[in-house]
Amino acid sequence: MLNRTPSPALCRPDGGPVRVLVVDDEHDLTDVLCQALRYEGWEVRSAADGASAVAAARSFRPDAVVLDWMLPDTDGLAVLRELRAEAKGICVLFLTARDAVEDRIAGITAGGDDYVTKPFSLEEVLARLRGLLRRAGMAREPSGSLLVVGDLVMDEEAREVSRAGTAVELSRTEFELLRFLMRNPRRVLSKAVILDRVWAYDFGGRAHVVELYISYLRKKIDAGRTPLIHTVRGVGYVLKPEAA
Amino acid sequence: MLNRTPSPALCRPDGGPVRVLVVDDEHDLTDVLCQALRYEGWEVRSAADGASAVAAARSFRPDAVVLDWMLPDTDGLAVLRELRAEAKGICVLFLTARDAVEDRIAGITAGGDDYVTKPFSLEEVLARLRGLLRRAGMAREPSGSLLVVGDLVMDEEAREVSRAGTAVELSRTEFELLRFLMRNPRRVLSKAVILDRVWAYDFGGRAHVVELYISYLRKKIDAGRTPLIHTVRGVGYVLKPEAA
DNA sequence: CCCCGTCTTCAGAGGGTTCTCAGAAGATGC
DNA sequence: GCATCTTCTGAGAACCCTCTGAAGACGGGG
Repeated sequence: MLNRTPSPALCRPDGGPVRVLVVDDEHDLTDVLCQALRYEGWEVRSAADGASAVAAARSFRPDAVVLDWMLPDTDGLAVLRELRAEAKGICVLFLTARDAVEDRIAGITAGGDDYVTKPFSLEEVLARLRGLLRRAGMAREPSGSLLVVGDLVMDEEAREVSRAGTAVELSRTEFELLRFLMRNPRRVLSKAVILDRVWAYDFGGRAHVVELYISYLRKKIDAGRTPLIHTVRGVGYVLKPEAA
Repeated sequence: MLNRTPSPALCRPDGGPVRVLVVDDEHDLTDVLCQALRYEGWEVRSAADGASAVAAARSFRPDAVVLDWMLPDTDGLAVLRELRAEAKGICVLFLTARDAVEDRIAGITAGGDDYVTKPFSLEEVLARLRGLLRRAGMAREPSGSLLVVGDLVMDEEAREVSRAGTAVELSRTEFELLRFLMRNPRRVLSKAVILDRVWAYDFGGRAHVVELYISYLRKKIDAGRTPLIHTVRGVGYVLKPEAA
């Protein structure tokens, strides 16, 4: 899987690791999420229903909560209220079905929280969570949303990418893929891992899409210049400066 | 979800953050308001009735109070009197039902206070509050109500907008939407966020209105010229100079 | 040097998102 | 009370993105 040095950009004011509570009744989902968050260098706990979520929040005191909107015992709004009553500044990222968004979720983003619709990709959840935490003042440096690899620069918030100063237009999926590559520079990423992280968890397609999107990215980023994206035959892809 | 660096323009004379007290008995409303104000970089407390509002004001010493006109124990006027008795210079923003007591409120606002009718949008509350604080001398720079993005200029207080020197007429909603965009330049804003911030909290409509109003704005602002409003497919909209 | 599996790229179908128009309902002002 | 402006809904068209399939290029092992 993916090993990463503990997240350098985000931490609590006391210097300790960010604490995240994951609340969902689908265990497969919480397992995957928790693992990904742990690799991000954060401290993670999980709960399967509203009651234990509130209890866990009380003892664990998380900085952020990833909260399924539909829980076996209550709905997300009730849990949100309870959480807010205890810890005013807590960040909440909702997980919700696509069609539930329009009616009931409306309003929650107004408070500073955010949501992701199922089925989501892991990178999307991580990105939103990082955004929430940064805005809540957990960023070590305020401009932490700038990713740089060689002369390739990505501004995550503005969704702008430029190579050697010239802007590059990317589609949504191209952007997500490049973001994942740029967050793991000099590391060989297998197509399976890329698929797991960048594409939604219910995506049935095969690794061929990854090859396709790599080729799109090369056309837009490496065209003519010295390549940053390298193929490691039989293994995967790496993003790094220098051909070596 | 609100993205903003802690408010740079407004602060107390001592340099500390502005302090705001929110008084309303609807917890959902105070939660959202408090969170939004906190992201604005201000320090926030809340109270649910008149008595605790006065008590909170005594210990918290806020610069401004957001005050519901209808409270379970008393009405806003009584609270206002008590607040004024303690702190002469305090700013008060009233929240009131549309049909209720417009005339009586009008008399009160003569004293320098202001009011917003329910249901309001978050941006409206924030704008009024900023206006009050600026007039009370909390602005770091006096001309803090001028927003500029490229050759697009908005005078918030005069409600005037001009592109490249020529004035542009905007309806109320168009103005609110543009103000929100101009307060978050170079940042991609999702339709959900825009809906939550610019439209009233009880608005049941869907994101389609946002697309519609963006198209109105484009017709009035971008027509013919190099566009400032950009679509980020599958994500949202950005306001920024340059096509990049 | 050839073969075979892997990778790259092209072309196109299909689906989803966004834009715009036209009109109804509501608010506002005279 | 009427005219006008504003706001919102619905529908269609246009557009872009994503993914599939197929064919060719490449590279490494024998």
